[in-house]
Amino acid sequence: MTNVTTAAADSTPPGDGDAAPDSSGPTAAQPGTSAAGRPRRARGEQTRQLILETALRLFRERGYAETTMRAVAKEAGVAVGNAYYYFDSKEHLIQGFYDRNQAAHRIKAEPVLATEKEFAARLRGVLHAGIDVNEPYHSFAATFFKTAAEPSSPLSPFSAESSPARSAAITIFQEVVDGSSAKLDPELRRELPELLWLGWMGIVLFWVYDSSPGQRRTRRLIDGAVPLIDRLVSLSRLRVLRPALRQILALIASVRSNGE
Amino acid sequence: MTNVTTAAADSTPPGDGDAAPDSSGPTAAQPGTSAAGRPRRARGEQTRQLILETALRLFRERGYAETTMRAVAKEAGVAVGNAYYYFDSKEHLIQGFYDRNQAAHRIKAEPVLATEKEFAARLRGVLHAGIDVNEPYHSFAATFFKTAAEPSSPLSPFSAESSPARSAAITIFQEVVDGSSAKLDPELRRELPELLWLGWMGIVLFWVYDSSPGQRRTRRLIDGAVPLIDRLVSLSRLRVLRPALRQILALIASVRSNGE
DNA sequence: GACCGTAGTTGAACACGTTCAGAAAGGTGC
DNA sequence: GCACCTTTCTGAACGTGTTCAACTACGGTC
Repeated sequence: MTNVTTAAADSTPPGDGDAAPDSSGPTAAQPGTSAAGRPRRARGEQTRQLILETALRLFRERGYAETTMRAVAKEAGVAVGNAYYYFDSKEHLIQGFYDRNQAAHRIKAEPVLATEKEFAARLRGVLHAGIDVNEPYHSFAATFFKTAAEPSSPLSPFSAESSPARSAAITIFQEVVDGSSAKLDPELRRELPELLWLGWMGIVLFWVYDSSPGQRRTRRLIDGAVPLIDRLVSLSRLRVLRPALRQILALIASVRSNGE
Repeated sequence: MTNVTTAAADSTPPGDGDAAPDSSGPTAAQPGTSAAGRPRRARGEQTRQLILETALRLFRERGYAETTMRAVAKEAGVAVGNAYYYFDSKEHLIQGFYDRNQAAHRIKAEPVLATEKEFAARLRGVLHAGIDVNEPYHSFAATFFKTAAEPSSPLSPFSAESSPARSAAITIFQEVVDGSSAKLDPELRRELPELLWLGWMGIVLFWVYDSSPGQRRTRRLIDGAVPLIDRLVSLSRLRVLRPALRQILALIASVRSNGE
């Protein structure tokens, strides 16, 4: 059958993501996935990659909505049902895109984090790197975003399923803060990575909606917002602003607690 | 073209809701009640309202995804195609929900705006009113949000089609600012309504994702954020913050210009 | 080799959103 | 009454995402 000569793994990033999708659905567990280890057979893994590659290629070529599952299956040389054996839904194919770009962002941000010392420069570099990585997918990312926006969707950046990818992303901003020479309020320092990630989500949101040529407005937003954040972060140690800062941190803590 | 707005008396006079007493049969259209000749389009408008009412009811009862167009049509006693005669798509039915809640928000906010004078109290009242109005639809609003999140969708709060609804919403915050006793930087005063609306969008986003019982976290977010905003707005006249404020306003202006 | 269990695979079938060619319904001018 | 038009309405039909019972391939056991 589908002789897949290509070496397995292809360009598969090390992370591989996909932490046990296991849809907690009504019926029994998914075949092939075992809790801890990954006893997936080589053959299956190969097919899985083939389907994912094909799907992402078609998404890029035709767009998400215009790519049918039948087309993906046909192009990959398998039956429709086979795609559903490996991916719970069409949306789940997007998770591959998600993970891949996450890894690419990290890689692209690495040089900046290694060389720059100033907070503003580090942040700016990381943000632009993120846009760089996503740029080729702008038109398709809009649809992707639509899908991810549903809170109940496992693709939501806030969902439990995305938790690994989310912490990975936050880690980048952790490094932005940790490696920087900026002096700031210790409590703020603790919260800052997550806040920056939240800001990043906002920028992505803006970017998705940005229809200016080359998404220049998003670039301008970054260039304008970074010195601003830098300034505000510096001001955080100012006496007049102390109470306000405390207030913000208290609000975050309060809102975060799911309970009473 | 599609222009679905029909500002006509959307407020749903209680009696009207209808039920069309004789409508046991599917067709049964009541002819023009000889005496009081209705205006020409009356019949169509009636059907339109009937379909919208039915759809929103079913959305509330079963959820958006679980409500099929066939079910809406059957429940309303019309053919599927008829629903598509009045609404371009299933998503467009949501626009009715959108407009209605917009109006309800305004009405609910009215008393607060009429009595309160302090900025913080006005803002807090308006925000809570907005949540109050949307509360019954929380579970369904999640799906609604997913749909609206697609930038190309006419339902997006940033789309051209939503422009009227958007300005209506911004107007509310305009009143929050205008009627308040707060003293603030004149330039900021000019921009504040739109910024507050943007903040409101953020709160709605948070609310959509808020799975705490009764969405208490969103309430807490409002209660915590309002005094914070109030304080920051007051501080806007402080000398140290002047440059930062100017920077923010310049950034907004820069990002806003779509062009070069 | 024969048997069996499971990973892998198939494609018809289902329910859905949407479309479309046309049938009613109702008005207007003669 | 009749012809003609627009508005309103119909339901079969299309393409889609998704499901499912059944089939195949293959590794292990006796």
